[in-house]
Amino acid sequence: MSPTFINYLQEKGTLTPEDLELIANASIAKRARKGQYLLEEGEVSDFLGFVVKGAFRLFRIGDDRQEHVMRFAIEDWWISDFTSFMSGLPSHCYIEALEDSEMIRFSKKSWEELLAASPNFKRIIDALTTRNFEAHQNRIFSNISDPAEVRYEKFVQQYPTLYNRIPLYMIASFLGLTRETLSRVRRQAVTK
Amino acid sequence: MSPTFINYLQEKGTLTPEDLELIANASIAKRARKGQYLLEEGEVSDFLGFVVKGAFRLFRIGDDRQEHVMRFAIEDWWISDFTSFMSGLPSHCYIEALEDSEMIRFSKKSWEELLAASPNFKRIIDALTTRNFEAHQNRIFSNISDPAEVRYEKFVQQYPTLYNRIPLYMIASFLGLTRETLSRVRRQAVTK
DNA sequence: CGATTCTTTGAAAACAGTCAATCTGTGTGG
DNA sequence: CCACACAGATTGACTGTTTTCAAAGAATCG
Repeated sequence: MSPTFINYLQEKGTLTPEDLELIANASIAKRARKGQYLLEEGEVSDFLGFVVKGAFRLFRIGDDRQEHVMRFAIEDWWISDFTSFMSGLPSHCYIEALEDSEMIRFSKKSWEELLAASPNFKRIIDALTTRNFEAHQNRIFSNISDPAEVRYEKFVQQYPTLYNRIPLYMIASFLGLTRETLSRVRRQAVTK
Repeated sequence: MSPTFINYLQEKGTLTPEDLELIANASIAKRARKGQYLLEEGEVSDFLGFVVKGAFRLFRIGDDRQEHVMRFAIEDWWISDFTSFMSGLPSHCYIEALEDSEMIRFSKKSWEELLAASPNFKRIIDALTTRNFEAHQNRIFSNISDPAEVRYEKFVQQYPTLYNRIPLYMIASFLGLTRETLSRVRRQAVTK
């Protein structure tokens, strides 16, 4: 199993050799080329992926027929349409590799078996789920309370590793802005 | 235990008389007067509440020193700052009763014991958690992709029981608009 | 009825979006 | 090594939307 993943897991909690064995057996390594789609609208998101290397975006097409980025994922992040993964219903989302990437994948079945078999692993995942919930709350709060400039500043602060790696027009989309507006917002921020 | 709550639970899943007994023992009924605060910024949200009667709002103060509504709850909804409840850390939120209300409350301790003791109840809660996650995703998506008018229309469609019961300025706040803008958006919608 | 709270309206200013053009950097093939 | 193509970023002029501030109208409650 990838050392990146093992390091990650051991930072997040305590796992026995048996836990690691169970995790290794439940997962498969996968590669994706830049530009490749791992999920398209209408399909069921039947996997949960941990990013070992590379970058992904999860986006949805709006009523305006535009792509809107819901989430990014780089090394040490998880990626999936969790909603579709949980429900087993078709997804509204696309997942695209933004770079040549490597991930560790869990099918729904093996994921559920793993959580049942390894309480230690489950504890780690529950903690992540809580933090993820908090992140969503904060994003909603920022969306309804902060002007564009502040949203951008907070994004840079929160994800310093993303902002020099992801095209700005995708960041704009994530923030709910056009590329042009983000460009102008950035200029303001520099000159003052 | 309140018949509202029992009906709600039995609609959501199957529970044995023993489950209901456990639930009854884990909870306490509480009343709140209109205007009363159940949680203020800096306190730990040490309870999880099911609304039997009445209405609540959960809001946060933004950098602009304004109140921003994160969530409403009326009959058959749950209310808490889940983030603070889960983490045990001080909350950034306020919870205010918008009407004279009744709720059923679980302390963190009894909540965790209940989930461990009743797998049937846990199943119900897990399903709710999933739906809640999905609702958050949709709200974020709407925030970044829909113009004000569409956000309002979707809100009315999704929560028809809320919009003639909650003051419009709070709905505006929930949607990330000023009261004036919502007022104008509504007039547009009527005349066209 | 009077007080309070909520909603609407108007006019001006700030902000964000659109469209079209230009600029910058990167990588490819001749 | 250069020229070109391409993707991404920026700029300008214009339009449209949202906020702000101030005032006036409803609605509700004691």
